[in-house]
Amino acid sequence: MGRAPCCSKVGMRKGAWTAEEDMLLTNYIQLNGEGNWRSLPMNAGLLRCGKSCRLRWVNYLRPGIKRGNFSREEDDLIIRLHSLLGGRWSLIAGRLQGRTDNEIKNHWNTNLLKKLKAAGIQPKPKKLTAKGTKPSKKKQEKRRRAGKAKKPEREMEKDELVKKIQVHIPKPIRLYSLSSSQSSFQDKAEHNIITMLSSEEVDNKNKEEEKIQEPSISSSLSSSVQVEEKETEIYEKIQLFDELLNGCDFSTECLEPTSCCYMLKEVYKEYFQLLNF
DNA sequence: AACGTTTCCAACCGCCTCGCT
DNA sequence: TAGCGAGGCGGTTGGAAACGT
Repeated sequence: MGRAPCCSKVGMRKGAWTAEEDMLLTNYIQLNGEGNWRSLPMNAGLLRCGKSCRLRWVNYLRPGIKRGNFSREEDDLIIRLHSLLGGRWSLIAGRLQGRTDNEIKNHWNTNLLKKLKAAGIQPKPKKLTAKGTKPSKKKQEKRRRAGKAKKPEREMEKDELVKKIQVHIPKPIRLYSLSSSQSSFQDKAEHNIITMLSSEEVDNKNKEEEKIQEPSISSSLSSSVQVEEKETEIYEKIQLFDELLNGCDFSTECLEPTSCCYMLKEVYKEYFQLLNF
């Protein structure tokens, strides 16, 4: 028994949105703002699931969405961020103004993956989490019947990828209390980052640290094991980060807010602020 | 022109997390 | 503290368009 669906699917429209539906949704959100997605369809006069409305708004109708081809700089940034964050599309999207996670994800799967493979670079395999959905047998059967000649080959390729190392990056929102025994690691990591920050930034960082309370000591054994695993992961990330920034001296060019190095540095700063908890 | 195959992307699905009670 | 609902996320699918034969 799974959980109840987000809404009653009975009588709900599915598939492509019509211009009229788009207009209804846009008008409603402009008047009432985002949120209350569950009740929104009824209030807006739409025969759609609330989730579907949210998705349509976020990925397509929301103002400021940039459409069309990705620039070289955007591609480059996506590749770098993906190697750093993995398939955290929403986080990656947060660094690309006007691009949605769905768009970036599609772009990655259809274009960038091919480019990387053509260049002989084996990108990180997709992680297979408990969350990841497996196609139902019914759907798999349908696919097979569709007669996609190359499909089995592709699926085998995908399986191969999945079998390889799976790197699980901790979600930034998941906070772990670091025990005193972890301080050496933290110091090492901090050193790594601090060497990349300007003196002014280090000052700011120290001020922020003063505000942060002493971390509580983790009592359960399982959580300390978890933390250890996270340490390893994070340490690997730091090494990767160093590699990514290899040759970057953070001189004037790299401190431009639009530069990839700068953005990556910002991502890492955020990451360490979270770790400091 | 007709048909089969591949590509692309909007939309869907199922699970997870968070906040509230 | 457990249970529940809403919102959010990431993987997958469906089908239209593009391409090849």
